[in-house]
Amino acid sequence: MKDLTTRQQEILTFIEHYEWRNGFWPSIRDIQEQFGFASTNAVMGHLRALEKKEMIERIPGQARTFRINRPDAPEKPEIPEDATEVVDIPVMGDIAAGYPDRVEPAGEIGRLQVDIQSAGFSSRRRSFALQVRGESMVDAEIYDGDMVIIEPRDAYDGDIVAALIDGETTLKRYIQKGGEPPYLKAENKFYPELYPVTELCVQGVAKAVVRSL
Amino acid sequence: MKDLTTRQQEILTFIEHYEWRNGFWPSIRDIQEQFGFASTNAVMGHLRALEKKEMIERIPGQARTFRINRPDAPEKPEIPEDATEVVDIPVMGDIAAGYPDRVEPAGEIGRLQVDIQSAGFSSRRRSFALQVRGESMVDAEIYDGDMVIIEPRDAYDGDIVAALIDGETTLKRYIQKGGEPPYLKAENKFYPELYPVTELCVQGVAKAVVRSL
DNA sequence: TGTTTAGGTGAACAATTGATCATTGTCAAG
DNA sequence: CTTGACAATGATCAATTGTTCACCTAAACA
Repeated sequence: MKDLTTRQQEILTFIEHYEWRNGFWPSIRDIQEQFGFASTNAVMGHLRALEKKEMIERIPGQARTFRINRPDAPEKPEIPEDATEVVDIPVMGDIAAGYPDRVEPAGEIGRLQVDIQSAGFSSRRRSFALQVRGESMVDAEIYDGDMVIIEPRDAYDGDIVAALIDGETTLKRYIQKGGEPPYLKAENKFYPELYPVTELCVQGVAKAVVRSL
Repeated sequence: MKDLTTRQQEILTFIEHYEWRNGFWPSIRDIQEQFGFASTNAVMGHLRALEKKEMIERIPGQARTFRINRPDAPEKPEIPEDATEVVDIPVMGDIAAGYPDRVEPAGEIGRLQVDIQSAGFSSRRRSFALQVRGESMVDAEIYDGDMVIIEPRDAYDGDIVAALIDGETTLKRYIQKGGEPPYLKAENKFYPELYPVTELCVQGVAKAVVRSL
């Protein structure tokens, strides 16, 4: 495959992307409009060039009938070949029992799959997701109904943790200033309480928030 | 989703199959020919029925612009064995040029894989993710650095949309009160400006927010 | 200097294609 | 017996869309 000029590459990219977003191919005037050409013939020239370089194929005279020659790419249902590691995360409605129980199906209300690079997860840990109830973390911009992805590990000062308090799992800020015993704190100025850190209290550290709009 | 008649199912299957083989959608006359109809209007009737039953979507007046609503999505071979459907979403750093640019490696900064049930995504749409810059949506609890998952579709009143304003893609609230022309509004009391909705302005509707902690 | 290649304007044309009108017939449900 | 959904004909119209012709500028090249 020959080298493309900058403009040709832009056109090709737009065509691919248009199809990706809309599910069908652009018309020549769609492309013209995108690039602000005053004439459809500007597009035609580029398309002819792309055809000559065997980057695309078209059915002459027919509307929106492109084919893209991707020398490497599979036709379409591309599972990401770049093989980013994916973490499979169960969404727990309630983990009051002390730890997320994978056995009981009732506890799991869904699954999240999150790319590692995007969110910085480690696949070795058994992350899980929690649905937030209540307003105790609004000052950390975490709201009722959000899903929080928890990674079980020891907490450091400043982490947001899932903590078991009075048989209920809640989100709290973990605070530990030099030498002193750690405590937990709600991130809501109307919930000024502090909680001591007891055994098996901290379930894990919050790594991400997911909110459906 | 309602039941389809035999004929409607045949039409739908043909459309799907045609796209699968050719890479683009059939014209109405392609369908007509396939079924040996003497009139294009026979096809039109079936398409209207399929649209009313929400099995397909079309862009009125535009050629070969189908969209198929697959509640079960037979298209992709499932990756996760426990069969929750997963949407593979490219994360775009910047789509200021008007569309996400796949060529520049800087354009795509990662991938998200999100379970459909968890977030209410439809697999038929081509979602993508955007990283939020700025504070224009803080009153909607969307903050600088958050990732917003965008689903390309028409907006309704109250939706949060990704909109192209002055060559930059920004998040805005879409407002349309009965009959009046729609406008866009930043969700920040310090950004009181309103924006008119111009052509090609709205890129899609925000479906979810993801924030790494 | 002439020639090619890339990139573009502007106008006009013609094929493709979707939309619509009027009309016919079948069949099951109320 | 009428109503409504389903299926289809036949003709026509109008919008979308691809194509082409003539012509222009600039850079690269031998």
